Amino acid sequence: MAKRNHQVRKRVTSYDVARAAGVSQSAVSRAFRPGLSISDKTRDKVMKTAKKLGYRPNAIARMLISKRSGMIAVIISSISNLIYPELLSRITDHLSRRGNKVLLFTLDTAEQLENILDQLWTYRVDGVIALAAHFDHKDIVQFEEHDIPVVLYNRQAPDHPVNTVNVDHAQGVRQLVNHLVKAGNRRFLVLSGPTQSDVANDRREIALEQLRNHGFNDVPVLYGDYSYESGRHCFSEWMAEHDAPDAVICSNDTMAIGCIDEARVRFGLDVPGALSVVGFDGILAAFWSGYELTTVRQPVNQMAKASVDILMERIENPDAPPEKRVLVGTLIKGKTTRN
Amino acid sequence: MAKRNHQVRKRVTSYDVARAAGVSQSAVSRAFRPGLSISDKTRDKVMKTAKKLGYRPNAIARMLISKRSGMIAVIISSISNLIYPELLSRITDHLSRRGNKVLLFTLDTAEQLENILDQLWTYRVDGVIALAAHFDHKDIVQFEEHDIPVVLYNRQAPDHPVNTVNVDHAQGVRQLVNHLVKAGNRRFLVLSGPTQSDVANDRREIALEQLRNHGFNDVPVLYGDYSYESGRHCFSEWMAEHDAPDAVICSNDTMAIGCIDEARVRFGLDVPGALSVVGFDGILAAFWSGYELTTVRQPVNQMAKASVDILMERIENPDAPPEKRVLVGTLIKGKTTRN
DNA sequence: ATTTGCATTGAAATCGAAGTCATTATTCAA
DNA sequence: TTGAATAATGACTTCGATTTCAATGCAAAT
Repeated sequence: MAKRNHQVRKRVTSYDVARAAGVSQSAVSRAFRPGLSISDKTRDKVMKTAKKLGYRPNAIARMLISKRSGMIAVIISSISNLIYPELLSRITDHLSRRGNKVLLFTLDTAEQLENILDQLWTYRVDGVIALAAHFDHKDIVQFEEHDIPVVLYNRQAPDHPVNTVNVDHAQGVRQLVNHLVKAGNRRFLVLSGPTQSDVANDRREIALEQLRNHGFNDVPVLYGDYSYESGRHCFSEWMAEHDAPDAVICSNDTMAIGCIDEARVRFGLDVPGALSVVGFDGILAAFWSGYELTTVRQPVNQMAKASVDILMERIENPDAPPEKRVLVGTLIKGKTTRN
Repeated sequence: MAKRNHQVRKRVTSYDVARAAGVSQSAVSRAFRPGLSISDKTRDKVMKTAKKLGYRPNAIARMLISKRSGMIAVIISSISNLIYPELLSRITDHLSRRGNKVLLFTLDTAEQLENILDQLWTYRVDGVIALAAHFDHKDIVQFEEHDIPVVLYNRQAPDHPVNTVNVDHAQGVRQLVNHLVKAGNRRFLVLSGPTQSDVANDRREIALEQLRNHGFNDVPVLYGDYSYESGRHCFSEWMAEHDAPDAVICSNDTMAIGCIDEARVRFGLDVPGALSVVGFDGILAAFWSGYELTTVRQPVNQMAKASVDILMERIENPDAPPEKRVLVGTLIKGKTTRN
């Protein structure tokens, strides 16, 4: 009974409004789209009856006819990197400010990506912002074939014509290295993110290069997976066989914090007295007074805005050439390094 | 030129496939929906030509005719509470496992909610999971009117017939209090979340009640906003005028961590030697070896799954009565309290 | 060989708005 | 007052699938 009632309840459509207001369905449509040719009188009449009947335009129907879904897919990797939540929030904000909806996809493994891409084609999203690592050439090409604009966040793709927004890893890492060298550190250790990650590779290689520029060759490297635990484990792995280094350069803040905790809690090392640690990203926890990490802060909000701006531009004008935008981060001289 | 090319490129529709395969458009549709009456021969033929032409069913068109969008709105408050990212990830996971898409809405202020709700009606989502605080009676009623099932996460609504999934705050808080009392703490301080938050009010009042049960009356309360900074500020505010308490009971982990940092860094207090601090939620950072917070861990994954299960059930069967599910958390005896 | 029953199939209606086009109303200048 | 130009309006088509319904084919049963 109640069930029937439920099923029977009909949504109010533009035809219902039209009939009640004594105008055509077209008039109702025009009343709701700004800038179309309609008299104030008619619009008022329509709006009034629409409100009375509780009419809401059906976005699905609009999508179908107008070939614009107003939906942007945001693809995000697992949450182990704490910069993502902040970023996601900013991006969502900028997108909705411009009248877009966010279709969220999270993925942990690469296999899932195929699956997600398949859904993207059927859901006809207007564009994609990818915060995920597992994108390769093949994937990018698919987007081109489907005419769906993409912006890759913090992913270099030097050889592909695709939109990217990056923090200036090179500049940031060099500043960190310089800061450490100037403070007199001599024995370095690099904790890198996974080799599948472009960003990790970038940050690691630039660090090593800049260290060489200062005359420090053959700096040892250990590999983690960006997680807190991997920061801890890498450090204790190192300590099992070696003396403590002067300074540890980590690919991100989360690993750096793991490293600091391990050094302090397990090995009783004073940071920064006995050991300096630097990270990268500027996650919220990096600023906690228990750490006050020396790091480079990604200008998250500007980068989020840039991603959205670029994407919108490509959606408006699909033939604009791809853009690779780079924003510089801010060196934060915290209390995990000496001066 | 390229532009024209772009505009002209037509998407492949079911008609195109039908023509190429020499069958009717209906047959193409049936080939792609499982369980419909179609011969293996025809299905194979359709699938083969579909693949050849690169056909993907248009989900928008399907939504329009079938009155199911397959989209679930997830409404989430600002990211200051670090349990949200984890939760969001789990919920998204469970939803997509069941073939649903996630439309993400983030909100900071209450005004935005009106706006968001408006969008929900036009986008015809199948259901809503609300992780946000700013829901009141009026909002809940609107969902009923629009026949959209909702699940509220960690929000009591004792007097409203609405689906909720809650961690057992009462049980968790009592365990924390008992733990503190048994360890010999006598002078308590409660750091509450904002009074607009049901959860905060709940946790605070239960803590106070349980303290009274142990004979501790008139325990002082300070109010923060769930953020790390508010944890710090509340504690130093207290210290400005009073002696340090034995134990601080915080409404969530983030405030607890702020409180600990402030106590250790600014006031040089040993935690747990001189001061015990407990939180609630079990965020990832609570387990960091720099803290090892004593807290109650929300069974995030089960709660996420429960939310999704309940929502799906209401979507299938809109007249099922509302369900209020409560899951118990796990007491984590960390190193921020004595035994 | 004919009938019955069931699985396939295609034609056509449908979902709800937007956009095209032809028609009517209005405004302003001559 | 008339005509030209412009604005407002409604009828109809369209988007791309699902779904209903009637028609067809085929196999088993008589």
